[in-house]
This record gives sequence, C-alpha cells and structure tokens, in this order.
Amino acid sequence: MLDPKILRENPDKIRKMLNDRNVDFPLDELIKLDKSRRDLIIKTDELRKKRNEISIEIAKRKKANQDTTSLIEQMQETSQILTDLEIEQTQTESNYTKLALTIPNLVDESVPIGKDDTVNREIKKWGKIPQFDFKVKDHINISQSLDLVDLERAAKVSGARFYYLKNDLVKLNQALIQYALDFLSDKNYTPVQTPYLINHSSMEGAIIAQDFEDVIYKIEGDDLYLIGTSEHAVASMHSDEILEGKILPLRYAGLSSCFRKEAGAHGRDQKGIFRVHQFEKVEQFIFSRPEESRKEHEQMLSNVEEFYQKLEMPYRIMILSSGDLGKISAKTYDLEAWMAGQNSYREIVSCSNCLDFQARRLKIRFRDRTNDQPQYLHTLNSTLVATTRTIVALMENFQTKDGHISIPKVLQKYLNKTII
RNA sequence: GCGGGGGUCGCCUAGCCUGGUAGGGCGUGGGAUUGCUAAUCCCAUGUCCGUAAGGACCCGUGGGUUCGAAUCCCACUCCCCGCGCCA
Repeated sequence: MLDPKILRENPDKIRKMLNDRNVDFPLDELIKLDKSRRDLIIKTDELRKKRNEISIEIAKRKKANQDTTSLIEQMQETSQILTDLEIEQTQTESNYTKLALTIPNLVDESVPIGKDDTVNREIKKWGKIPQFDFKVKDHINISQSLDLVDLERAAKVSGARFYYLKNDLVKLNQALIQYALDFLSDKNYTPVQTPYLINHSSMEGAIIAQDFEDVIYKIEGDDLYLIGTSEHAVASMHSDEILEGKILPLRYAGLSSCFRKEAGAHGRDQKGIFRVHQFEKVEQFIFSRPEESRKEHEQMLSNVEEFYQKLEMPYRIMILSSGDLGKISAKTYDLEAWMAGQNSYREIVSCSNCLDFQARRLKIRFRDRTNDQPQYLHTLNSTLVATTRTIVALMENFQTKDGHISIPKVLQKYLNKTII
C-alpha cells in the first residue's frame, strides 16, 4: 500500500513507477475512489454529529420528564439518511481498499529502469569459478549416483517438483540450517521459527493478490495458506502494533519450510531439486526506522556475502531492474551462485527493501515517545540460505573426480564429515 | 470435540443485570515545584477526516433489535479452566 498523500499530491510519481515497472493499473480510478471516499466520510461525520447532539438532548429531556416525541422523529429521519449513506460509504471504502492493495510499491531511484531481467545490473563478482580436469556432472547426476535424492517416488507420492532427500543430504540440509542460525545469532538476530500456515489477512499484508494464485497454496475449507517463506509469517507478526522506537531495528532470523506452487514455471528447471514446491529457508527479516532502512539493506547484503564467502561459493550480485522487481519491493539485490553443472550463475538469494509498503498493509508503526504521532516503519527481507538451491550449488561446485562431494570447512563440524 | 468462564483505549480494572457523552489505577511522555536519582501536582497518552478550529469513530469480529447499544439478541473468533482425544 502506498501513502495516500502521494496519490493526492504527486500522482505523477506513481504514474512513473507504473511505467517503469511496466504495469497496467487504473490509477485515475483509485484517485477518484480516494476522493469520493473522503467526501463520504465528511458527510457521514456531519450526520453522526447531528445524531449525537439529538441523542444527548433526548437523554436530558427524559431525565427532566419532558416530551421527546419531536426529537425522536428527527432522530428517525436522521438515522435513515445516515444508514443509506453508510452503505454507500462502506462500499466505496471497500472498493478503494481492494484497488489500493493491488498497486505495486515505488521503485527506488538507484534501481535500473528496464522492462525485464535482461536489464538487471551486475554490481559485483566474487570467488574463483572452479575448474575441473574431468567431465562435470550436474546435481541430478551426482545425487542419483550417491543415492541422495529420490525424485521418482516423490512424483508418485506428491507429484512433480517434490523430492525425498536421503542419507547425507538430509544432514547437509540440517547443517546449512544450523550454520545459518548460528551465523545470524552471532549477529544478534533473534531466531524465530514461524507458523507454516497463516490466515488470509496476514498473507495479504505480506504479498499482493496476484501472488496468491501464482505461488501460494490454500488449505481447503479453512482460512489458511501455506507460507511461501517465513517472511510472510514474520512480517505479519507485528501487524496492528505500535512499537517503541527504541527497540528498532528488530532483526529476526526466520526459520521455516517454504511452500510454492511455481505456477507458470513449466519447462524451466524441470528436473532435480533446483525449483521445487517445498524447501527450508533461513531468512533475515528487519523492522527498521525509515531513515535507517537503506543502511540495513546494505548490511543484510553484506551478511549474505560473508555467509557465501565462508561457504567458498563463487557468486555475483545483481540489482534487479524495475521490470523484474517484485511488486512489494522497492529495491532488490539477488545473489547468483555459480553452478558448475549448469555452467552459469543462478539465483539463490533475494534481498529486498520494501520501505513502508508492507508496514502500511499490515499497520505496523512505531513512535519514540508516548505522545508522538505513530509512523510506519520499514520492512526488509533477505534470504540467508534456501536449502535446496544452496545444496545444488554445493554439489555441483564441490564435486570430486570420483563422484563425491567435498564439504566446505565451515560445514564440516555440523556434518561431522569432510566428504559425502 | 464436549461443558463452563472470559475478551473494555500499552497493562490492570469499573460500567453490562436496569440501553442515554467509557470512569479509575498503573505504566509511559511532557511540564510545574522542591537545592539530590525521591515525593507531590498538572497535562497528555487508540483510529480516521481536516492546514486548522473542530468533528467522527473505537469496548474481540460481524450482523440484528432500538430514536439511541460496551450494555439486549444471534453468529463467529480467540484466550483460560475441566473432560475427551493425541505426537
């Protein structure tokens, strides 16, 4: 949700954003709805004022045993007009909110403008791309020969894009989670394992409606949705709250399984565990003062870099262009890890600043002193590790000549071995 | 799942029976005063509209009855206690 003040005072800023994002949106209709919504508030407020005045007068007269017939007649009349107006107001309000909830976030000035991912800008490369003196295998190959993944039976039991992890890959999955939690705990993040099912209003606060269809599973018969990431559950954790300014920034290390429909991804990354419906993720989530969110964003990214450097993982950092940017994000960095089996960089981390966009939808505010006007805070989120994708990169980059996987130093103590 | 009790403006609580401007305490912020970090007193402390003056809304949520609902009625929801089931 955008600040309605921008809508009123600077609609061109929004028009530019829609253009930059290459999004169709009936902005004029939203402006009109905002206007009529406010007009109706003024009208109904006036009527309620009148009603309150008469009501007080009736109470007074009743106490004094005076006649109230004409006043009650007036009340009846006023109430009738008010009821009609209220119906109109509720309708307008709901139309406004419905539409306002679908508008995407503003785009940060530092974001490259362009229609799709071809315009994403690389800003950094780290690490040496591994060279092999043998025929490189992809992760599917490796996991099959080491009996680490069973895709066929998963397909039988659950369908495409599901998997059974087996043997040491189960432990590697856990090792990544544990390493990530330790890593963030050391940086004073509060670990939080979230509910995996959340209700509609929480989900709608965290994402935009279209995404419900594309990525979110719904539980039949209940007002519950499977989270696509712990971000959804952590963001809504403080909904409808006014936080004390002094506790900011709030930094959470969210842990959860993640569930995604991956609608529209048919044909892409069809095989293996790169693109799946379920995986585990440790996520950085920050509630920040507005003036500090850009700094926090950079800090999150540098945490991510440190994490993957310690994992000895070659990567590059991209800034997503306006056309590729998620609707709720104002600016997103992706970390793309080198994947030897595919001979290319692939996305494994997404690091976003949502500014006050989610906070407005979820009504999360803060203030420094009791009598201050509460203001919306900023929310930021970034993958630290999404297990399956990082496992793919580890398998492919750390493969050995004899078909095994060597384990990066930082993970060895969690796995209790140096090779799989 | 069944039975019982509950949800009041950050926290605690009054008001509900008997409908008529939601009151108090604590905490917090600001101020006054006192030669101490204490005490006392005053003001403020939910949301929305409005530049403001001001006004409207707010008693878990949504309906209903009524001129008027925190209060009466219905449904839902969450919490607590007991029973049942259960990793």
